[in-house]
Amino acid sequence: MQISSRFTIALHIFTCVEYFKGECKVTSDFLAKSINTNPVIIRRILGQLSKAGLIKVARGTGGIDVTRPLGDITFLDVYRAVECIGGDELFHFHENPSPDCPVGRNIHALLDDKLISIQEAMEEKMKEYTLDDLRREAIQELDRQSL
Amino acid sequence: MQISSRFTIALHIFTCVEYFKGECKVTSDFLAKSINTNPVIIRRILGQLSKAGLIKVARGTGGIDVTRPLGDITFLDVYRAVECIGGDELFHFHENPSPDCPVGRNIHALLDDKLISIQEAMEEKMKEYTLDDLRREAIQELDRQSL
DNA sequence: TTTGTTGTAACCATTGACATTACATAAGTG
DNA sequence: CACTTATGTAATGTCAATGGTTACAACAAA
Repeated sequence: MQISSRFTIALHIFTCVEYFKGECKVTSDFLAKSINTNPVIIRRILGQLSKAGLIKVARGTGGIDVTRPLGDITFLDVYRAVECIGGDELFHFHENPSPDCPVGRNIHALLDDKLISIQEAMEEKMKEYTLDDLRREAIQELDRQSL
Repeated sequence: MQISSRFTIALHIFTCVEYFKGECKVTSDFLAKSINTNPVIIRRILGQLSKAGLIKVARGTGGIDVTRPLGDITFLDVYRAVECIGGDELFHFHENPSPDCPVGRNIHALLDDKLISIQEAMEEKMKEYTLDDLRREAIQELDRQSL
């Protein structure tokens, strides 16, 4: 399976919030148009980001505030906020291998450390990118285009 | 989403094939009991592994042969064989961000290189483990237990 | 020819993703 | 206080993938 589009949508949201800061109010409707989906989809993801403590959403009036310095929020923080699955396990292990078979009895112990290290390799790389990288590159590229 | 259990099942299959080699015939029924699932599930995965050229399955008579030296088959080979979806892309990007929005127009270009490097980090780690590691550790651990 | 096994088709149930409508709730503003 | 604008969330629907199950034709060896 693939990692759901909630992750790229969340990154898209943060990019919009920063890029349009001061220029226009970034609402779930505005974001839905940019991302090309339904406002409710956006609100649900905003809810996940709020619950994770990454943003504060103004009810009634609208508008999104990021709670931490952008350089302190990594892609992994965003991933964990929106992709909260099966207890953080990337790999779905087949449940209940047979305890009557020597291999079945030991397959978990044999594989677990390897699967964890693979997941960690992915997560470590996710930690290398922050929302500030994204903001900086977005502004740089869009400035270049508007020349 | 999680990576499907086909991956851990496939690794379980290879471990059984090696561990029971010479001792008993490893059929889809035998494997289904060890893995605790249905023989058809096993046959479907065997089909994917065959199509990827990793094994040969004897029709009629039963039995599985690995086509390459175990040290030459990495976890990534197995992963690619059974988890071949969405054009090898780990991340599902939201389709059709708005071309009318400066962010929507550029979000793909901004994120793609980062997403690819994250996926590569995972795949590089997967390459570090081979089926021979698995075989060796399985035999070592089971020998220890039978003392 | 009989037996054991694989390859597949045809279903079914469950789950998660994403979409959509509807509406109560919460700010601000005139 | 009403009005306007947004958010939060429930309810519902569609679709695809996973995993399970039964059934049976094709195949190989004794």
